[in-house]
Amino acid sequence: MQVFWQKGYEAASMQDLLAAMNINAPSLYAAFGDKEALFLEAVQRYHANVRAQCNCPGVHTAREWVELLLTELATLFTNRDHPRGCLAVMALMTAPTTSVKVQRVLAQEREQAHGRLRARIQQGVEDGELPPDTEVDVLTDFYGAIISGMSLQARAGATRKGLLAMVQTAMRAWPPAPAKRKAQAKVSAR
Amino acid sequence: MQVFWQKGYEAASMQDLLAAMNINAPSLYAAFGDKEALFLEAVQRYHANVRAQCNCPGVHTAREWVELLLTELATLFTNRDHPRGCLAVMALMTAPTTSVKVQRVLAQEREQAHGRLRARIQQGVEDGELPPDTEVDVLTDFYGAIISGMSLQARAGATRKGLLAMVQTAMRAWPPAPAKRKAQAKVSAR
DNA sequence: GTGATTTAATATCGATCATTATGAAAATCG
DNA sequence: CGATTTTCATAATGATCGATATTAAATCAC
Repeated sequence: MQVFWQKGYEAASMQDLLAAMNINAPSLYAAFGDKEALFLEAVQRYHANVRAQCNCPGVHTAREWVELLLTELATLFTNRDHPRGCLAVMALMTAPTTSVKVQRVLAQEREQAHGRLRARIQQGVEDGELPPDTEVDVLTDFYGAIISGMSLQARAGATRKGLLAMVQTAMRAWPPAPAKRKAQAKVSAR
Repeated sequence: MQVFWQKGYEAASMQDLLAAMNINAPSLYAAFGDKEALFLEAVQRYHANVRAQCNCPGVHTAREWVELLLTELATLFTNRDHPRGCLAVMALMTAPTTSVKVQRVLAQEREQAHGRLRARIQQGVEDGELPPDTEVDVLTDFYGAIISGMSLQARAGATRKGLLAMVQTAMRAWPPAPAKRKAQAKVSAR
């Protein structure tokens, strides 16, 4: 997983992978099938790891949830004990476009991650935390772009501190809370 | 340039490049040296093209300048007559980490593009358009991340309309204009 | 302790990689 | 018009790619 993370699909040779796993070629082929299957398992494992690490329990508002997600990813992307940035981003750029299966799995994993983000934002709209006219898809794409952008900047050498500051900037684009008409209307016009 | 744009460095074979240029191998080697040199020329040409297309003359405020830059890039990244996304981003992900020269040129081009963005924002601060306590580097990194993120989303199939909406969202993170103390102080407290 | 079965390491496969030598065609110039 | 240089296409180079046969080692049942 870390070899693909660092080098991408094509640039990661079997020699690199075998050396990292400290096994021989026949063992790898018996266990995983071929390089493509190994790559898919690595990517799916990565997604499962991130999913487990970023489920953000005990957070009540959508805004806090998104901010915590971005914060955890900023930390993950600059972690010292694995390559910088995001394997999922690396995979999208370097995966072989010839294999339909690879493309399908990558698109599916990406759509799932995207869907979780969108669902939480949508929930915020339904809870009245966000204005009813919030463009949920646009906002989802925006924070998705921030995540991709953080991955690239981390790879280019950005510091964790820098990424966390960027998260704060990104949160400034969060829609202002709606006027609480129903709850407050009868109480006062201030 | 378009072959590298689409496939990245490693996945772009000499056969692909030769077919796209419609020449034979000896001609390419005589003209460019080797694959690495060709790659560098392609990347530098791309940067020059983008630089020429996005100099944004006749724009007065930093905010308009940044918004126009993002808008033009959103349009570029979804242009039909070349691969989607940004070659510079693709290059950063797929360039061989072994060659110090490639890494140096890529870092240099990136730093220059980043520097132009930062310089315009800095100018906005000095002009009083932006608050004096504006974190210029953070804001630069933020819009740089948006650009990278747009590239990835374009590659993943985002529409031009979607990217342009994202630009508007990103502009919501622009710092609020500072109170014009000097100019307006004596006139009123309004 | 010995034979049978599984595990692992070495050697090798054809294919393709980037690169260059070889030879033919074309064009330039005296 | 003929000699020479340049231009281009084909083919071959060693290296490395992903993927397997082949052979050695080790485990285990009896």
